[in-house]
Amino acid sequence: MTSVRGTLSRDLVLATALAVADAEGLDAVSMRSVAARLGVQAMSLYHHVPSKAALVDGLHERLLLELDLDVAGASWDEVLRRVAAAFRTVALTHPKVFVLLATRPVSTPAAVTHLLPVLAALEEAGLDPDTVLRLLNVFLPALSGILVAEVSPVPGHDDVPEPDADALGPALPAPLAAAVARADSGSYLADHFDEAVAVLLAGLRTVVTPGTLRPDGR
Amino acid sequence: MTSVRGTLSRDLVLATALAVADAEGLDAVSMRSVAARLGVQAMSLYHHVPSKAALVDGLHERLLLELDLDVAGASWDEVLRRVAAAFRTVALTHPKVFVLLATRPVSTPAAVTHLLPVLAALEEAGLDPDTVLRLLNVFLPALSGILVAEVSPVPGHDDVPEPDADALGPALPAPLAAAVARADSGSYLADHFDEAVAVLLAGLRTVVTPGTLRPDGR
DNA sequence: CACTCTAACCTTACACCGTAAGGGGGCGAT
DNA sequence: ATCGCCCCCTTACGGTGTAAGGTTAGAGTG
Repeated sequence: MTSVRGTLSRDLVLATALAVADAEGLDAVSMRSVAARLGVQAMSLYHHVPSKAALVDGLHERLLLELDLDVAGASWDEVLRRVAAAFRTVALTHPKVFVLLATRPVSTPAAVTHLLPVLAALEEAGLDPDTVLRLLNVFLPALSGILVAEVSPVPGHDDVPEPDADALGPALPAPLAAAVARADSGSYLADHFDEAVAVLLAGLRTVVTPGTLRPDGR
Repeated sequence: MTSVRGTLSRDLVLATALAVADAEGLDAVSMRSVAARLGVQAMSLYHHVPSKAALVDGLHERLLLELDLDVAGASWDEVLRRVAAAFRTVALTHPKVFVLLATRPVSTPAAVTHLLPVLAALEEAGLDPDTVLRLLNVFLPALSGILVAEVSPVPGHDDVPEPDADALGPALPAPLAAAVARADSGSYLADHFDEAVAVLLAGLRTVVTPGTLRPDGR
């Protein structure tokens, strides 16, 4: 049997792990499952990745790298709209992995590096550095939370269709119950993503006032 | 040795699991660790909880139950402010477990049950059912995302203090770097929670217009 | 009281997990 | 040619969730 010696690499290992996660969920990512998909033994991965935790860190990094941030030259709210679109694309491409982006801080120096174009664009749009961070520290976590709610599959237990409907407390008023049913069915959250982003931007406009613009007026 | 036969219960099992999770993190919650803390064998837990997944579901449920939602009679934005405060209290009480609230959907019928007082209060404040849900489907995920960013500990790898600073791309402009350092240090996010909630409410005000009030005007 | 039935608890076992330790083989440098 | 290094493999250990079945305490019934 011809060996694959030399064809392995950190990049290939991470790509394979991402494929496993996309196909079978984050929990299915194990050293053995990733190695098997590469036709290799589990321990071989340790020559390219120091630990399982580092492998998951690598998945996180790959998601950040996949963000298609084309934001140069736009106004600050247009920048944020494009960031939202980029995050959403990643979330829809990797629904079972996106939770990594939402669970880990984005303000970490390493993560900030991947968002440099965004920081630069916001500064270029005239915001002073403190405002840039205040904006992002509200916008990115909120956006992540909204996307997690949209793409996170109801985990595991696909059964348990109805918990006895009205056996667990006062029933909902009829109109509310109807609205809940509507909201639960299908693509309610998906349809309202643009509205959610608009809400966030409207709120942030109260933070971006003339007083927060950079003193040099560039 | 006197047996504890009969003293076990689903509630006690869940409370113990929550204690383990608070003390040592969600990953430390295993059938064996929870059982050990109860002076019992792992398999005994299966008489009160059908599986590990159900045990984690139970933790999620307990967090929802711990929400102290005193919202009756308030205006819609005051209701949301109190909801935010209640979520934050839970997040600060269980920082290592809160991610469960953010990762699992709140629009599930079972979860909605725990939020009934909120739904009722928002209706009482004059919002029609559809607006109530549009509001909550933006507000709760965004709030959860913000709180996760605040309380989620940088996971595991406490080492790796600096990733070589400037070896990984163009350096930040000096003022931005300074602002990042400020944002990273300590309680930046904590100090800005109230502002973040205010931003969300300001944004939502664009959704709550006279046209969204209930037709009967009650 | 004696009996039985049942639920709660324990023991054992299996397949999987992350990874520590060390063996062997192919390849570039000397 | 041979040395040394890097890559991949094998084996093994203690952990995980849980299926299967044995044991015992305590309540219900005569």
